[in-house]
Amino acid sequence: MCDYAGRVPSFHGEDRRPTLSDVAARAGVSKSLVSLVMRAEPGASAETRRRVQEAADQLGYQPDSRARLLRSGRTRLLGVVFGIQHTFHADLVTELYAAARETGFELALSAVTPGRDEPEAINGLLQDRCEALLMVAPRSPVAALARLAARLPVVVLARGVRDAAVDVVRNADADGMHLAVDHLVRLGHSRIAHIDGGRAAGAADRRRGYRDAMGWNGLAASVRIVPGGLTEEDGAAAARALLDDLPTAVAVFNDRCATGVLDVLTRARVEVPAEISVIGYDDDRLARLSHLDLTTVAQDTAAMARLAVGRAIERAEGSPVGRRELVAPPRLVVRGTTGPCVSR
Amino acid sequence: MCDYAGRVPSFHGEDRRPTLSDVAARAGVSKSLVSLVMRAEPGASAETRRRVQEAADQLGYQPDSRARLLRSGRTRLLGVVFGIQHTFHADLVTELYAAARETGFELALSAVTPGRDEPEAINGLLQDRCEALLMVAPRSPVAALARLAARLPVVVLARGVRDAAVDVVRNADADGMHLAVDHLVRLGHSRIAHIDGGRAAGAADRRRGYRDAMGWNGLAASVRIVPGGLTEEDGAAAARALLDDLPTAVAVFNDRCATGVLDVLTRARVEVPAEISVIGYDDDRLARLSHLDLTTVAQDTAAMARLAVGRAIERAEGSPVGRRELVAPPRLVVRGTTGPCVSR
DNA sequence: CGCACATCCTGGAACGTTCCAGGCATCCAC
DNA sequence: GTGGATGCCTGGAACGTTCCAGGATGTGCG
Repeated sequence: MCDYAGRVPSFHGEDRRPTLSDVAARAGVSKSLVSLVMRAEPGASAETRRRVQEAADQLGYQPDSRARLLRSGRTRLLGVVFGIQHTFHADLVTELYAAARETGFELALSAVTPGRDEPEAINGLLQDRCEALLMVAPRSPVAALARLAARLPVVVLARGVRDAAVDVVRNADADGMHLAVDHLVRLGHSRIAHIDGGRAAGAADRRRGYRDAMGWNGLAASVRIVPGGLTEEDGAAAARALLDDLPTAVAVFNDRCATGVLDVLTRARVEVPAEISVIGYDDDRLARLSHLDLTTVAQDTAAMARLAVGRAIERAEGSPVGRRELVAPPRLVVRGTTGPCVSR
Repeated sequence: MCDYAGRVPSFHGEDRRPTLSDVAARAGVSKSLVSLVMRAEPGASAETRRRVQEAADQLGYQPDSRARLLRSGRTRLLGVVFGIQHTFHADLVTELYAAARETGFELALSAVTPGRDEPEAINGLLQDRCEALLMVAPRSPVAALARLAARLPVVVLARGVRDAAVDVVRNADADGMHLAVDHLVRLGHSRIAHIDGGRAAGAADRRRGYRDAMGWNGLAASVRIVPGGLTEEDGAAAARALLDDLPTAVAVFNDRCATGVLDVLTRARVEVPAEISVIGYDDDRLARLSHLDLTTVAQDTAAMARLAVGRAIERAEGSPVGRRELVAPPRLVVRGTTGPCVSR
């Protein structure tokens, strides 16, 4: 009755953590019943449920996910591969957690870092017997992704992959860049440059969107594409290249890159948006910083996360699913770095 | 002999992944032997070892970590709690992966996001039966950390915690800020302000370091502390507050915050470092961006990661350990945002 | 030749769960 | 009263590993 004190686990190695049997013994019921109660399944009276719960609390019982999952044959685990250095990936992961919240599935994160490549990140998750893989803008070649998809459901986020076996959740990159250009045109700009993303995921589509939109607006002759990339560094370099012959507006591959552009411009005493308008892409949390106040094209990360998690679970459960590729519409977010063209 | 083709797992739900027994059957040996071979333990002849390996490869066998760990009683898992929105945390996690590489321990990441608080992040790791917890600049009160440390070894990074039960790996924040101030004084500055980190981890120590260093340099009368924080936003706000009465130099709580400061300054046409010197803290990858070129005080993340992982493992194995608190020395990194004082 | 001692291997019992088949009351309808 | 539900509970067999106690062989040495 008052033997509680001694049971608080304190010497880590020594006394092992309490198990179902311990709780069962203390509550005077069977393991199976405790199991029921812990999972909130029907089949126990309110009174016993309370007693069991109490015993569990007193012992500080925590179910062992390994045993649990081993037995049930399912891990209810979704593996997430992402680049820990990318703020936009972080934003997506944040939303993935939110989306997974009420689904009964947990997320297992595996980061790609400068010293830990994608195959390595994936391998860890395979050993954990994840039921599906969510990959944020993976770099692996299509063939590798396809091979992986033969083992378990693979959902790729923020990158297009033309393979029948892998699901894709992305935003309409071309449309988004179209929005950006249209916005600039409406503001009176015609000399609109594009700093691109090189071989990054989505870069090709955004480049195409830029070209199309320019053509659509009768500005095909003014197309100007400057090689960029996906980091601040890349943006800064591109902006420096632009300084000699400034356009009146520039649509940048993504927000990180745009940050680099902005920085070089302000240092060079080029007024934004008075002399030049800048628009980014992603609506990365960077863009939202009030001091940057970057106009951008938002990817609906929340919606994409929901779609991706939903799709991954459907596949894991073997439910019939619809279209292999889910495309979220992008949305223009006007902030302070774009303004009317004051032609020189 | 040629029954290989059919065994490539393809319909996810249908045929379960191969187990030890499958491999054993195919190689014509016992499960136990396969187990030995997979773990590269002695006790099998070179020839059988080869045969088993071959069978495993053909089946695409991957050990099931759940079962493995359940049985062995150990998870060889180190839980990592970190803020996914913080670039510096990402830098540390990157190093943690590197440090864990050859230890036989794996990292289990659990992110803190705006919608997922620390207790929740911790809980996930507890269910995974991690053998120790690495917490990057946790916000939890000391009491909560102490309670946690009663259950399993806890190593806190980048924050001081005065509790006998939790290990701490941090850099000497006060010394680091001392270095920063000394550097500025050497450059001829005397009107040196400090934009602080409020209640953030390490902020109190850095504030103290600033005060001490000012006193030490005979500048006690010039002490000027401006409330800041740990984000770009906070830095921008602090910088705006400073504009009316600019000091000749400012030592900022961290690099993220310094980024905000720099941005506001350049926009206000204040030349850095000609009119004002700015120094950050952390040597976050932000600071290294060439276009920012921020002078800063580097925390030796690689060393801290090694120490933290080492300490966590020692505790998990129950080896005797030395001092509870490990302090890494900070290092001044001079880049482009600090320069000689041109007093007005 | 017999005995100890490697070396290579096997069988079966754990680990902490979940799941299934069933047991024992109690209750209701006929 | 009897038969069948229904509600609450139990015991024991999985799950895929590792670990331990041993069983074969072969080898060296007195």
